[in-house]
Amino acid sequence: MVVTDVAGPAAGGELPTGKTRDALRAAHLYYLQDLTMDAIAKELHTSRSSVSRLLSHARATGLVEISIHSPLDLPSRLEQEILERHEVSAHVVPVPDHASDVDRLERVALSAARILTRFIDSNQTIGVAWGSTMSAMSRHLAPKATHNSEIVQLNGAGNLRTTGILYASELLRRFGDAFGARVQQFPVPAFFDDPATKEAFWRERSTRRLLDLQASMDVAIFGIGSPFAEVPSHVYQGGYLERADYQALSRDGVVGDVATVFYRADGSTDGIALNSRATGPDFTVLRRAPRRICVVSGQAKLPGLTGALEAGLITDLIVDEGTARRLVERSVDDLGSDRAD
Amino acid sequence: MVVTDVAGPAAGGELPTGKTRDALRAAHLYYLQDLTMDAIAKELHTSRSSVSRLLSHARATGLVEISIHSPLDLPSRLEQEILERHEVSAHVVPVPDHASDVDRLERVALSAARILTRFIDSNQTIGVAWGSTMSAMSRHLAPKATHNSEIVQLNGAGNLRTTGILYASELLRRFGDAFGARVQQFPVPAFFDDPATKEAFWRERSTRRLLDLQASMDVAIFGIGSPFAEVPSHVYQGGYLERADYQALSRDGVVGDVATVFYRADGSTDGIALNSRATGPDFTVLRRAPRRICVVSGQAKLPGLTGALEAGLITDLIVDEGTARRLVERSVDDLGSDRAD
DNA sequence: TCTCTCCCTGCACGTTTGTTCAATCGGCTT
DNA sequence: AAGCCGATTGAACAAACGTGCAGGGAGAGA
Repeated sequence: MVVTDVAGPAAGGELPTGKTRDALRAAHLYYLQDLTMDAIAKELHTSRSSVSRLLSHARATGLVEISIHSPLDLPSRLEQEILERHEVSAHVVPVPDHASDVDRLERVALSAARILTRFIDSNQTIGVAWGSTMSAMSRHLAPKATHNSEIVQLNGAGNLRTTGILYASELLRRFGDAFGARVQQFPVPAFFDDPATKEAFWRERSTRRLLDLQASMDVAIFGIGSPFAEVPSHVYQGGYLERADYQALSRDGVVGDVATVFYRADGSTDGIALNSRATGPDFTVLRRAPRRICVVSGQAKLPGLTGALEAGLITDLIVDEGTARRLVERSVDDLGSDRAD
Repeated sequence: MVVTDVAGPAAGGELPTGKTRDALRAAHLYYLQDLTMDAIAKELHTSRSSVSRLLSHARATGLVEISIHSPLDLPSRLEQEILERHEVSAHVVPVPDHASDVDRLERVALSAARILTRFIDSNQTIGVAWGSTMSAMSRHLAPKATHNSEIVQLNGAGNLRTTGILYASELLRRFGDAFGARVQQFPVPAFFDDPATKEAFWRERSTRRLLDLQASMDVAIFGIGSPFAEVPSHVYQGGYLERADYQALSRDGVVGDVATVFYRADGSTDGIALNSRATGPDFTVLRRAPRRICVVSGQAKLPGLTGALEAGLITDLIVDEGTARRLVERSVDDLGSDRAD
C-alpha cells in the first residue's frame, strides 16, 4: 500500500491534492449544497463515477456523519419507559419481529456501530469486551478521528483450543483503526484454571498496568452473555467452559455475564465461584466508567439483560425493538415487587 | 392546515401513528441500517414512494442531521490560515470561481443554513440581522427542535417606502419556525431621521426590553453590508439612505456595516454620524454575544469583511472560497503593517 | 346525508446513483 | 528499458430513487 494521501507525495507542496481533500469537497457540495453528482463531477473535473466513489469514501471514513435525533417531545415510548424504569438511556433499534436471530444481531450491531460514534471522543480510554455481538459491531464501525485515545481489552480471550488472540485482536484492531486509537490487548485466557494463578498474574506489573487502564475507563462497551439460552453466546461454544462449570453456574442461579463476569437475576455476584477465575473487570471497577454501553439483540438475552440492569452496569442501552418491548412488559409485571426479589 | 401529527388525533391514544414516528423509523432503517427504500417499504407496509417521501420529510424537518467534519489534521489550508491570522473559526464554502454572484450567494447561504444548525441550541437568545444574505439563508434553514429559545431582530427594517415589516418579519419567522423559537420583532425604521427621536425611543420601556434581549444574546447572525461595492447590498437599494448619507459615509471612510452600524477599514466607528441614527446594536453590545456568526459571499464584500474582522465582530465566519482566498492573500500583503495603520 | 376539498397513496416514468469491467496510469523490479 | 502489478479511471449497465399524476378516503360544511 502506497501513501498517496494526508500530505500528498511532497508534504508542503503547493496543491495538497489528496483524495481526502477531494472527498471533503465533494461531500460539501453534495450534502451541504445539494448538487447532483454530475454537477460535482464537472466542478472537480472528473467523472461522475469518481464522485460517487469519493462520496462513498467520505462516508466510509467518517468525513460525513449522519445522525438521527428524535424530537425531544416524542422519544419512542419504549425508550421513555426504559429510561424511567431503569434510569438508562435506551436506543431502540427497529427490527421486524419476524427477523431471524442472525439478521437481528446484524442489524442491531450495525445500528450500534453508527450510534457509538457519538460517544467516542479524544483523550478517552475505551474498554471493549468481545463476543459475537461485539464482533459484528466491530465490522461496521463508523470511523471517527480522535487523538490520544486508547482501546483496552476488558477480558481475556484464550481458551483450551486457541489463545483467542487472533479473534480478539482482530476485533480490537478494528476498533482501534476506526478511531485512530492505540490498542491494549489483554493476553490471558478467558478463565484461569486456578484462582491462585490469576491472583499471581494480577500482581504482575504488566498486568497491573492494564488493570489500571481498565479502572480509569471513560467508556465501556460490551454485550451480554447468556449461558442458558437456547442459542448460547459465543463464549459458551468455544471451549471456554466445561460441563462442571455449567453445572456450577446453574446451581448459583446465574443468568448472564458481562465480559465473562457472571451475575444472578438480582445483579449479585457474590459467591459465584467461576468469577474468581474469570478475567473480566469486577463490577465495582466496571461501574467506575462514566459511560457503559451495552448492546443486546434477541430475547434470549432478556434475563441476562435484566440482571445487568439490576446490577447497574449499564448507562446506555442499544437493544432491538422486540427485546425492548419484552423488557418493558416484564418490568410492568414486576412493578411493586421490583426490589422485592 | 390540520394538525395530524405530533400527538395524533387523540393525544394519549394507544398507537401513536404519527407521520413523524414513521419518518423516524424509516430514517433509522435507511441511515443506520442501510436498508433500501424498497425493503423499508415492506417493513412499514407501505409503498416505496411513501418511504421516499418519509425520508424527505425526515431530512426536511431535521430528524436527520448530516454533518461534515474535516479530519482535525487537515482543515482546509484557508480555514487554518484565517484562524491563525484573525482568530476566527472559518467555514469555507466551495464555489467554482466562475459562478455568478447570485449563484455564489445562494450556495453560500445554503451551506451556511446547514452549518448554522450546530450552533443553535435550547435556551438561547439568537440575534438575527437582515439583508439579502440573511434572506437567502432563511429560505434554507435546516430545522432543529429547541426549547425556550428566542429569535431577536437586531436592527429595524423600516424605510421611506415600506415599514419593512413584511420583509423582515417573514425572514425572522422562518428562523423562528426552523428552531421552534419565539420571535421578537423590532418595529422601527432602519434609520431614524433624527438622532433625538432614536434616543427618545430607546428610553421607551418596550424598546428597552428588546435592547436588553440583544445585550444578552448567545448567538448573533449577520451578513456584511457593502455600501460602495459595484453591486450594493439590499440595504442600499431599498430607499434606506439618501444621497447625502452616502456622501457622508464616503467622507467618513466607511467600508461596510453590520446590522446597519457602519465602520471603517480599521474597524473603528467613532464619529460616523449616521450611526447615531441607526438602529442596530452598538459593537460593544454585539461583542458581548459569545458566538457571532458572519456569512459573506462575494469579493465585493472583502473590504467590509476585513473591517468587521478588525473590529472583532466575528467569531465564526462562513465565506465562499474565492473571497476566503483573497482575504488570506490580502492578509499576507499586510503582514508587518498589520497593526501599523 | 351529500358534497367539496384537501391530503395522502401508489403507479409509472425519468433521473440519479452504485457497480462492473476493461483500459490506463504510475511506481517498482528485473 | 521493458515488464509487472496494483490502484485509479470513465463508460456502460443495473439498481435505486424522486416526482407528477390520477384515484381514493377522511373531515368540514351545507
